[in-house]
Amino acid sequence: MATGAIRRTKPREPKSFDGETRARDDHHDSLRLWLRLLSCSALIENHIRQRLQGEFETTLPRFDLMAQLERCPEGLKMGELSKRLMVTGGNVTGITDLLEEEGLVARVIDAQDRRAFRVKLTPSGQRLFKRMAAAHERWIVNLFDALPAKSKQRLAGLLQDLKIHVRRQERPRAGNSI
Amino acid sequence: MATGAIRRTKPREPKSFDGETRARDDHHDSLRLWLRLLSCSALIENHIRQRLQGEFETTLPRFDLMAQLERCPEGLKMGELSKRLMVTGGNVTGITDLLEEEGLVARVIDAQDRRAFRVKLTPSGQRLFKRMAAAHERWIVNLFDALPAKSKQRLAGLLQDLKIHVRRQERPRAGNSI
DNA sequence: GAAAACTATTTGACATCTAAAGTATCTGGC
DNA sequence: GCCAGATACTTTAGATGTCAAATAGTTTTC
Repeated sequence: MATGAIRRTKPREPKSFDGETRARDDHHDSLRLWLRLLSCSALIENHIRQRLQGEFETTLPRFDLMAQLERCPEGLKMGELSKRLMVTGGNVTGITDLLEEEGLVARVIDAQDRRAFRVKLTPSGQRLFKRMAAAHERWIVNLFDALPAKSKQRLAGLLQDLKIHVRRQERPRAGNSI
Repeated sequence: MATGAIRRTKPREPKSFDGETRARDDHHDSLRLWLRLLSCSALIENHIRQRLQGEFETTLPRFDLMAQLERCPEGLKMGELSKRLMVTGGNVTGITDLLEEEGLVARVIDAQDRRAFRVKLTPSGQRLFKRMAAAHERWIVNLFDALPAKSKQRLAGLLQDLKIHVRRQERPRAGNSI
């Protein structure tokens, strides 16, 4: 969850401002940015996780899955959940099984495609999620409260840029090293 | 890993710019920011994870633990690793066990405190980590390449602010709801 | 219309993770 | 010295995650 740093580039002998130095600084920037991004999200994620456990005796993956369903009243197929949650299909199967046992979601047969089904929130799941979502929103708002609104907007914008660039970078091929 | 969105505030009837609207927008901002932060880090984390698996047959937690050790040649105690990696002690025990079996790290008895020991990279662990770290840095730099240097710096700064604010917000008490 | 290729989901083996309980060692106060 | 509590780590049970193989239903192709 932390992806520790590597910074071996000791900047002794500052050198004049040439391409070499520039590239190296840029590397350093990228690594530092990544580590900071990761530690921020881990910090907040852990916080939310503990709250969910402490106040609702539930977990973040369960909450996330239900959150996806809540905004799709017509239900979602397992594969769609997998893509949206950015986890593997097998994982979705497991979480859905548990939520189903708890009566919070239901697998509904899809008449069009008998391989698939739609997962939906049950009424009881909807009620519970409504409560959890309200609490979740309070926690987030409190955590982010101290950060000026302007910073939040800038940050959200920059993260959006980053996401787009990363996705673009990933597309070209799956196995291209270097 | 995704913490799905909740945005129930349909902005029908824009209302004049009063406190109500303002507060609600702010909530929306915080949530959106959080979801974006999380999806960014999940995106990149998954990428790195697959690379580590594909090219070194290892995992992110193993890499992270070794990264922490690499910059502490005198070794780290289990508890220190736990804090730095932001995971529980039991987790560190498991990963260390595996790395030890693979001969990449070693538990060294601490003469001062017989409850504890220092975990260190073995020479073989150092060699392997050096190779992995170089590749890891390339991957990160490539992923972040397209983002302008200026954006990276701004982003890193804002994330630093966020981290500080979140940590401050967390301190007050562990059990204060709302 | 049957074989081949594809797609949706589950299963199995195993690696992470957490929370809570257990074990051993250390420390401070008497 | 001795013992109560703190500290360092491990263990346990169970949830979450991956990957790869298995199952079953769909579509394509000829």
